[in-house]
Amino acid sequence: MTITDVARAAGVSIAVVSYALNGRRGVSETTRRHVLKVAQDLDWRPSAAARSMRTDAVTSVGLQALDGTSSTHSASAALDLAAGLRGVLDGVALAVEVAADPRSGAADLERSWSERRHTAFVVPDLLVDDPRVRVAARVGAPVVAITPPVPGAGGAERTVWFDGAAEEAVGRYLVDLGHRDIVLLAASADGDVSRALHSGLLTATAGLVATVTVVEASSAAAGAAAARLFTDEQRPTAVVTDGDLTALAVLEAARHRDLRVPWDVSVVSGADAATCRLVDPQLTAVARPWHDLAPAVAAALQVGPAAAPPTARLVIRGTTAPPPAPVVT
Amino acid sequence: MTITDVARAAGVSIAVVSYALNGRRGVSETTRRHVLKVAQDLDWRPSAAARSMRTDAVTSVGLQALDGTSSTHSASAALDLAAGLRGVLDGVALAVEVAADPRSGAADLERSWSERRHTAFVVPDLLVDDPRVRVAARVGAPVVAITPPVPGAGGAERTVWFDGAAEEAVGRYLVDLGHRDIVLLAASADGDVSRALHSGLLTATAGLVATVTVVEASSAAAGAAAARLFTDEQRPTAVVTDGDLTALAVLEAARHRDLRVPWDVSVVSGADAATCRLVDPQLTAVARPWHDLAPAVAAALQVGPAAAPPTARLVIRGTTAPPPAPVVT
DNA sequence: TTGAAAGCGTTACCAC
DNA sequence: GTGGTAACGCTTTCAA
Repeated sequence: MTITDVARAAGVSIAVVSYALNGRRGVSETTRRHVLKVAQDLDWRPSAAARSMRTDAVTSVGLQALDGTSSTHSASAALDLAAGLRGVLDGVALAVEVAADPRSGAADLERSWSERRHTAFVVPDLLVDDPRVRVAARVGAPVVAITPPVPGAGGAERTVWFDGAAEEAVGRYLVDLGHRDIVLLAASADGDVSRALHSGLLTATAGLVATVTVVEASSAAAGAAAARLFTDEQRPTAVVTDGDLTALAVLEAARHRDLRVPWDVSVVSGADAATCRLVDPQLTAVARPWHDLAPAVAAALQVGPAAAPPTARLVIRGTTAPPPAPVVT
Repeated sequence: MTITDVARAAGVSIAVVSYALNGRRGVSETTRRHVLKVAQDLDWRPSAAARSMRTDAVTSVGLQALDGTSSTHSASAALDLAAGLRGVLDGVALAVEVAADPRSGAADLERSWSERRHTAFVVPDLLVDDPRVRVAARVGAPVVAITPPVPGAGGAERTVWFDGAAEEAVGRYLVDLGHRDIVLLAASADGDVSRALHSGLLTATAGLVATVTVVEASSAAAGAAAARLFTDEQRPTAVVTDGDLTALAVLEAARHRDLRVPWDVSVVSGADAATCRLVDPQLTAVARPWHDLAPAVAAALQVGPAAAPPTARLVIRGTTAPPPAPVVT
């Protein structure tokens, strides 16, 4: 079923069919309707390959998902964003490509690009100075990076992130409750979420007598790391994590140490997920609607109208409370 | 950078370049080496689009992931399989496409196929009588379905699933412990995992005085459903779920009812995940190495050597024990 | 308003 | 062994 078949069936030339289907002017309304009907009856669809050989418009975007064990929310976030894009991208195909880590992801991106598989890329889970962005810049591939704005410029031409300052809100909220000793437990300290949280915490505590400590531990080691935190002489009164898994680990570690959450220690999950609502007490978390980031990404890809990014917000549930009163001696 | 550039640079015709690069015979070894070197120097890569216009070999396979809220393990399982495939597929591109549900997935598949985006498809999260398989059969697209073998034939020509009988092992294990009243709490009763677990439980309890009940509840409603189970006069002594999220919900419901796991009730998660190891007690679960399914899938796609599917196994942790002794009156 | 024809980058057939 | 060259299905320019 090719354009030639349609042209023959409609009794016109292939040029007319092409015009009619791409909404170009130069075809009579009658002919256009006729052609459209014939095409529909034959249920013809233009070959993506043939089309992309002639045109250099954006016809297919590649979204790179990281499969690394580092950030567990990563995969679901990428898929969530992909689902959102699917609804927004019209006539543009979306392919999710899975990479093990940013480095091999960069190689994959270069390959995809040089084989003309995609005309643009979306890269989430950005590291500072991410190799994928560097490679894309080198070969000239359009890239939209999903990352909080990084002061030193990430190298990406186009960057999309949530509006508002949920991460600062986390800090402010904890500070307002009275917390002054906060630990950020992150699976990866230079992940996007960790960086955003860290700077948010620093902003909120600026000018106060307070400490913000970053502890890095893979999600497998998060339990042990949390346990260690709680055995310290001076244990933090609040723990913020960069993902739901790590938060869960903190919850279990606390339970193990007979610390009651939220009275003895507050816990905030840096990423909201179904698990956050399934544990008891339910986890206070930062909800990031990756799905709704899609319009802004489409705009950045120049395949959609300008769109404001959605807002990430702090969802206060049951794991946060004022710190325990200091023991008076 | 096209084949023409390479030909010019190497001082040969494009036909020779094509032959040399595709390992065809009919080129002298000297020429082949020379061409290969030039191509490498120019770092030329064949255009996937141009290539696929001429050849109808499998060059790109589409893996459909379901984004539905129904099964949460789904997304990560699909991504895990994708990661495995990426390592196994050589010279064949892999694109994950996200669909909201099997029905819209079927539409997407038809579209992808008719636009010649992919030459074969991999479909996980199969339902009985899945629309995606029906559509693929209708249009003639090669499909590999990831599903336990279904007696009435799923309609898919090619089917891949785990070896062994982990699901039966679940049933046998519970029966051996003494359980006779088992509930299968599933987010979706006709999901692949649920079906496998159900038939496994039935097989294990065959010929015994035992009841196996299936309760369907979305993961959001799983908590409520589990709570209901536990208030019943005759509550089950073991609950098997089709996913880690549901299992987590059951654990919380039990805790809420002051039922101690595993002494008062046993819980088995039908899918293993990081969360299963993070809760206390750790969840007994069925571990399915989706990643290792890749070679078998590649074989089914006829892009790799025959491969035996990996084994799913029951990982016994802390949420299973003999049922409580009946109260003697 | 329509049609013929020239590419786009490959592969593969057929001469040389 | 090697070099022309005709497809593949589409878009787009240029004439009619």
